[in-house]
Amino acid sequence: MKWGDIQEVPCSVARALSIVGDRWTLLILRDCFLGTKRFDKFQKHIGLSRHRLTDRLNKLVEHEILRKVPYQDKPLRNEYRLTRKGVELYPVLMTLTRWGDNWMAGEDGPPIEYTHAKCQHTITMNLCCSECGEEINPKEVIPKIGPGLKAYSAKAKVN
Amino acid sequence: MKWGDIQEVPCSVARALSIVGDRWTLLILRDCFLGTKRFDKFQKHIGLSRHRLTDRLNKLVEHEILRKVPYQDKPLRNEYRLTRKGVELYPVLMTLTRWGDNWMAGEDGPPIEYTHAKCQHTITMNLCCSECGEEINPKEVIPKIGPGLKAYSAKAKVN
DNA sequence: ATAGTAAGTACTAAAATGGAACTTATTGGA
DNA sequence: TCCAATAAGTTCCATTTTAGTACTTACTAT
Repeated sequence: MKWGDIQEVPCSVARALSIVGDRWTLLILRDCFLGTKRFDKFQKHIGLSRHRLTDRLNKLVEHEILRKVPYQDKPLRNEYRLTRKGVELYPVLMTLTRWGDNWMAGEDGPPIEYTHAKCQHTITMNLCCSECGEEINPKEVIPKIGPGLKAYSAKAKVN
Repeated sequence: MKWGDIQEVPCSVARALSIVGDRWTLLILRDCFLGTKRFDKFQKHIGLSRHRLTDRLNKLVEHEILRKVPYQDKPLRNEYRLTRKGVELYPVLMTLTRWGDNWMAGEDGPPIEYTHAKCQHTITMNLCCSECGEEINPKEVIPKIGPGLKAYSAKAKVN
């Protein structure tokens, strides 16, 4: 299968990765969450080629994860800001961060620590059940075929 | 910067992506969490080329995210199982899934639904504070330079 | 003896990437 | 006025990665 066809697969991981699943996109978004908004800064922080950065930013704008907001005319300059859809990728970044902190940081410890404004502690972040609030244990989660997959199968049968 | 150098960057997202940040690896891991263990099944489910699959599985074994367990001799056949390090990628997959369900699933709804054995509800998963247990709001999280970044800067100064 | 299965390898064409130089519009200083 | 700097790209080309197909090896089942 070609990568370009991956968004057709009836799987939310595949669909999400069709947008954010390349080498650089999640690093760009990490930078957004740390406050970066301008082309040059992204390039400096991340170290990818300008060419690639242009592509990736355009793709993110296309998919409404970032939007361009002009911050001056003459010459026209835009900054890139997270949309709602973009902000909702925060959990993806933070779970990646946590895993990287746990398994890749080595003896020096995590490069960045996070403080929770509400409780004032340095925290990590856990996955919790939307219904009972308990921390999620993968073994206690049972996947079942959902409406999206049923609809997809029904369509596939017709063809 | 070349992709091969990305693991050197003092950022847990970059380090995590140096292993799981290519087109296919997270799809392989999704399949693992749904119970797939054998080469052929991965290939059938995911649709990537055998060559690529070999590479990716070897890389995951190298990084101790999967391990090979023989399930027969004559001829030797291995299955691939998640290690502890691999299982801990569950939150990454689930946050991606949730985002895909919310923003990419369309009218048909999520392809897969999840039931929590503990509370018996069909659930989604939220990020919660490890200290106060409240659901995380990105605006209430303050990033601070941690020991890993301090150590890195100290070393950089010497050179 | 023949077909099938599981897990790869080998080879080649096509696509994506990285790096450096170039462009455009404008501002600030010598 | 002329020169350099800044911001945000764009162009070009060599290198790297990927996709697809065919081939291989070591069995098992009919």
